[in-house]
Amino acid sequence: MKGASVMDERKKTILKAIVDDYVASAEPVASKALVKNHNLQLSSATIRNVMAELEEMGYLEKPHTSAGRMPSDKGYRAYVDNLLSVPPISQEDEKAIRDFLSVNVNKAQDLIERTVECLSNQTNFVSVALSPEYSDSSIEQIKIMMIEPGRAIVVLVLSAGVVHDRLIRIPAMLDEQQLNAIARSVERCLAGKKLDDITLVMISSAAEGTGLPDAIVNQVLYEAYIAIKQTEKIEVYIDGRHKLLQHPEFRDVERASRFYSVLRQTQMVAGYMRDIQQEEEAKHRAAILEQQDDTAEGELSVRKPAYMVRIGQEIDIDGMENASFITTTYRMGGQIAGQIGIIGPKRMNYGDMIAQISFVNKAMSAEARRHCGLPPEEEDDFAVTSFKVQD
Amino acid sequence: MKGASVMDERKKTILKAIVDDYVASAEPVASKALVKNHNLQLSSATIRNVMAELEEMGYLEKPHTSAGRMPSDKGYRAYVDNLLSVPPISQEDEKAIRDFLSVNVNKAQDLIERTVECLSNQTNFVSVALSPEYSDSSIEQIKIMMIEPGRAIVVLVLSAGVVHDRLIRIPAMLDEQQLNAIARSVERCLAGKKLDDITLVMISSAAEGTGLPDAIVNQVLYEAYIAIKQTEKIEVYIDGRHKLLQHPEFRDVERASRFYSVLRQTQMVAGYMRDIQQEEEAKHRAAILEQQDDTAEGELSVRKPAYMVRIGQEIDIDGMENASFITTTYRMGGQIAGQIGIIGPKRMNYGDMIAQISFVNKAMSAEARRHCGLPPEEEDDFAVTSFKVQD
DNA sequence: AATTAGCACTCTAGGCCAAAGAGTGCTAAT
DNA sequence: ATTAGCACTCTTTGGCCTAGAGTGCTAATT
Repeated sequence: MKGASVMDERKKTILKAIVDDYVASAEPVASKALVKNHNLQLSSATIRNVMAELEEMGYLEKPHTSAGRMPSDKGYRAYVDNLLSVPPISQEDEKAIRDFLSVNVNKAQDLIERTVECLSNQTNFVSVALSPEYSDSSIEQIKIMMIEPGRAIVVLVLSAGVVHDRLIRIPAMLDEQQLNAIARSVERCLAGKKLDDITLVMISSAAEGTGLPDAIVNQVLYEAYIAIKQTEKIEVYIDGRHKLLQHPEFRDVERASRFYSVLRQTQMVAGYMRDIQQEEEAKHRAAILEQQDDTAEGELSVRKPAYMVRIGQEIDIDGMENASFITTTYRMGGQIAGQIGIIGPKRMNYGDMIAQISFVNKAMSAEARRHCGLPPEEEDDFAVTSFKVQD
Repeated sequence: MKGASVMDERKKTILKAIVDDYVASAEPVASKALVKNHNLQLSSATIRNVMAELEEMGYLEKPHTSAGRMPSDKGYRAYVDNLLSVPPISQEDEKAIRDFLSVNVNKAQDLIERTVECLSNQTNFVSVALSPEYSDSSIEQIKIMMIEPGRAIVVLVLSAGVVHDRLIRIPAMLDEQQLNAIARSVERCLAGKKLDDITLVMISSAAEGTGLPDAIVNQVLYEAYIAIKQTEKIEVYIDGRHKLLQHPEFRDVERASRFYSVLRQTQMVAGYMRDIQQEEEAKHRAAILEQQDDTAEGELSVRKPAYMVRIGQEIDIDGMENASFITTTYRMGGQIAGQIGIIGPKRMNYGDMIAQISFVNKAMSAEARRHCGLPPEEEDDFAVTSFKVQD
């Protein structure tokens, strides 16, 4: 009871050892096992005392009285925040990822798809990616092309060479020249505009000067508008669901089945990933403010974190209480940014997984730049700094 | 031993009853249970005798000496070929399917995607679709459009309004007008040609008369060629994997896991589906020939089967020995045709499943026609004739 | 005051056994 | 040809027991 609530150095060492062992073995960790596997210079009895204190503080739990300990959500959180060391990724993994991603892809979407697959291969967990947030990018070109009477295709070129297209219906009586006239007018009206800023009203102004009946032009404009708004829709890529079954936490079919049901709600998962990002950015801004208060020198020692972690109960999606999320933000040249992440059981090797996801992110970004013909990025932008142990 | 090898009417009735019961319960069927659930006017002892004969003939098997019987692959085959009755689909299902498919889709691919989802919802099994075989359709239009220096988009319009596009790289020094010249030449050269007939040599002839250096034009032509060949690649859509876990045969995680591994080899699954189709068509041709020999009148009483079934060991994909395939061919206006199908455990309600898949097929075709603005198809093309019982 | 040895206590996992029950196969009777 | 009856087989379930892994506590040690 006495000093039970202080987290000293020894407790940290032991907590870390327990998490590491538990992650490796999937079995509750016993005091003796700790003595054997880590040279802690302590007897199992002492360890037991420490473990009891850690349990009281909420970092550990026991499945039943006479079993070893396993980390609680709080335990994992402490581990990730303070005890974790992110190892360098192995040469082989580095090569595997680079090779996997450097097949020639046709468009941005293909690269994302491939990245998701890569990430789940590397981690053996479910991997998710969100298509970039395009609202901030601007239209470089917008073309409307006749396919046959009544149908046309809208091709949208965004900054960084991202291309989207969509079939639309147009009034059947429009001929190719008339459509081209409208198309030119639309392009004149929208080129350079940010996607997010484009409104139906704005696009309607393109109707002027085409010399065609308003009703007809407006139908085309409306369809074009839909096509534009469509590209803003965030798409969710997901892969590696089958890998979950390899892990002992999904030995129970019921459980796996329920988890898959949750994963099918891709929009919800996507929404949650974006929430995480928002939260994390808010936290970051707060940290900067505090820093400025503390030291007036204004040196930015508060780094934007390279990755985000959510553990168990922290995830407020029903049915994900036993999972963990690791996500990170990727960039594809300039401001265009989306997210990739993995979802697995709480018991995962956070250090390795963070290393993997970080490197995949880096490799993907490099690949995207290569694909656009841009020069490789300067180093360090994606370097992962390992956290120092602190209390 | 005596008359053990003749399949009489009574044996058929009992075999059918056993399959029906086993499909419903997933438990080996006992003689007493048969007496209770079907009024066969026979005692359980007699049934036991018949069951023993059916087992000897290979239609049934027992998990162990003192257990009820379950159908063997051969038993299922006999059931599907001779004993099956395909029930009409329920009003609710009909409405559910129609509603699910009649959301407005943008392009052919979207409809296929939606169909796969629909089919797996309806059946609770894995559902697969192959994109149509386009080799036989011809190019109505081919456009090449500049996106930015060095990049362009190829838009291919096939018969029945199917549109495909693909980004390509072009020599950076080509300006828009030059590209347009090449594009027009390509269109002139390829319009109306069947996809399958188009060769690299043929497309090369489009280089003449553009007045541009051969090396440059050829690069564009080659990319266009790739774009064309790309559309011929059969794409595989798959959905409902998570549904498998609901079925008792996948209670064992190991087994489910292995099955998922097989399903990931989509190209193999697709290849197999096409093989089935080939086989079935060959069989059909043979049947017609035989018919012509028999009756010189030439009435075509040999119907092209509306669906194809492969059971257990019949499937020669490693790891699919315990599954069954039901597939069928869909048409999207004219010759364009692909396949949809379901994959589930051998123990499935073949009658219902065939009814579902047939109706989904019909609804999808109707939707495709509606989408293209074509009139609804005449009835009966997709009507499913139930097989008569025969030996 | 912190650590540790020692021991009693708890809980699980696995093995074993017995009993119940579900089914069949066979024989003899109808 | 059918069926009643019965012996026999095999699985399933529950109970019981033991071995073993682990803890928590107390008393001894440093």
